[in-house]
Amino acid sequence: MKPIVDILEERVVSVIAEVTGEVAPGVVKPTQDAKFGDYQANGIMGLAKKLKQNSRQLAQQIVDKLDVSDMCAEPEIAGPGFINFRLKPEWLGFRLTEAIKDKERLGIDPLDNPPTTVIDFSGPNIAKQMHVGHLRSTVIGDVIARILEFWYGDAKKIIRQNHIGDWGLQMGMVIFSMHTKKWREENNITLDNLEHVYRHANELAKNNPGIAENFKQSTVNLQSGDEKETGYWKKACEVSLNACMEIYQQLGVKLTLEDVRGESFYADKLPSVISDLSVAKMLSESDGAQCVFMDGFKTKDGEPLPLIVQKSDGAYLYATTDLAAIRFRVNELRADRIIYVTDARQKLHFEMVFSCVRKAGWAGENVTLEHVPFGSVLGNDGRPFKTRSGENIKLRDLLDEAHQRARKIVEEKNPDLPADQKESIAQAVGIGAVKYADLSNNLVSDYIFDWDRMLAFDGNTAPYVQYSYARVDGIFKKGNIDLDNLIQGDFHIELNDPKELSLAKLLLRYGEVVETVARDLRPHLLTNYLFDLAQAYSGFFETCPVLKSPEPVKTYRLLLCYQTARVVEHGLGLLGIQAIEQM
RNA sequence: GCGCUCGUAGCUCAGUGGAUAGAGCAACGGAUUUCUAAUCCGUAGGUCGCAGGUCCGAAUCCUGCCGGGCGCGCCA
Repeated sequence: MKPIVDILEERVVSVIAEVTGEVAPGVVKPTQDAKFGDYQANGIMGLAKKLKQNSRQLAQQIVDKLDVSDMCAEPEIAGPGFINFRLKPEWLGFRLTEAIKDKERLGIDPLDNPPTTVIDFSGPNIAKQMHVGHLRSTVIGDVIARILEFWYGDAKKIIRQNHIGDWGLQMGMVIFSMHTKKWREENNITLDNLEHVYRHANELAKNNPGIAENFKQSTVNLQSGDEKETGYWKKACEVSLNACMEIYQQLGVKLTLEDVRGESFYADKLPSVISDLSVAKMLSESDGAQCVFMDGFKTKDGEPLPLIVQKSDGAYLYATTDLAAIRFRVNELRADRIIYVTDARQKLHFEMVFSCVRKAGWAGENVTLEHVPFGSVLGNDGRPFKTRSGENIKLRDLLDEAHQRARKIVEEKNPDLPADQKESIAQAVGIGAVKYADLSNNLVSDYIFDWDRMLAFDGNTAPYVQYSYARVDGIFKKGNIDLDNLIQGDFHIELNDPKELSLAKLLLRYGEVVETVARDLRPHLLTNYLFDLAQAYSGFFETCPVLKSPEPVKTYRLLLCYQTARVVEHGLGLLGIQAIEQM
């Protein structure tokens, strides 16, 4: 089914062409205020200006030729030349029926010829616990992957890439310590212990050049394939990645070991990055380092800013790895589109890397390169979110706390539920709250992490949206409703009550929203929509009895409930948040 | 210094050229023998940081300024 805005837009555009001979957009949008109807076309004013015509008169000519009588009441001309559309209740009922019958896609068409898309997100480091700094990339990247998967209608077109930090000096530090027999005897190889040696090594290296030399040697040994070093390295990776997978599972993030392709994977592809840049005559030496200079990048002194691809000591940098990764993704993974979900602070870095691969011709015009930057997570004081002692907050602890806080609330609200159900509710609500809070903000802005607000049951929160689903389900349970039977065969829906109408209109906008979110990669539009929908449902729930209503109203309302539940469940699903039947 | 980014109600935020700028929280006032009140309805609350400009129309685009955050050669 084509979204309603698109249908109206097309018709307006075609009448504009018929009346004026111009190809001009209708600029059809949902109205901001119900008194202007449901949708409005704003394009006439601009066009009238361009044609030096009176905009109201032009609007009148358009309306005279415009046939939308199947879906709308007679369009109205308002103000300087707005055209307002009011959808007919019968047509809404018809559309809703269509959407209900489409069990897989809820009446939303998949994109034609979707591009093969690589999404690079999460990117934790080996030998370090995942902490709050990884939260947003992981959560947002997962949501983008889920949304594009649905929009594309073809999961094979989405390639998740977890570009983990598993190479370089940091690894040498850890491995060197593992190398000593003493350490192995005294420590199990756990992530906690790995992290401990990593930190310890970092401190040692700072004021002990001898030790630092050992770390470097360990790194060199690893990179040249030394068997023993490689064995320790593999062990460290295994332990770390298992811990990551636990976090992903707890978070409900669809990342697996198969999505991991870390820095080490590109290690043997780095020399050719340098040599190919050299052949392309893009390489220059500056202070002993191999650099690429591109137009438009300047240092603080106004000098050209280099993209350094090889340090003066011969070592490669993350820019080199990113360049190699793009080549691999374009050539081997056959990516048409590559999306990076990282901190906004890396914006300049990606601009330079993208500019470099364009210049080198490694990614042609048919490949889209996108950086989706996001802001930081702040504490209540507006400073970066840390523990009291200034440490990064471990994701494991954060998620446990979410679970515990939610558990406590469930205990208060619904003490009679069985313990295991309380647990699963606490899990869904706690994790959902954390993710929803993250996603409901505009990506680029920093956001304040506030337990009480995200776990509140009123306001734009996961629990509020989840509750609307639980309420629908309560009706089905109470009424012993057989849903398969309800939506079987031919049925139609009549809408009369204003609350039914506003709920139905919102339900039918789901496709528009999904498309916008997928196109612009802005998840908060989806949370806003789900909140609006949950509110509309609450309003309906208060004033429109379902089970107590006589037929056929009862069936119409049950169908509205059914579709509400589906859209909420589906929408939350795109956000990686669980809908729950009871709270 | 240059660049990026943000500045909207007391607080947290929507609103990426359209009509009288919207929610939620907090505040105040109402609704409950319920289909889950984990809710709903109402009231109040604004020089959209400031000043110019473009436009039929600007919170939105442009310029300048003020304020916050971030970035700016061998970390990632």
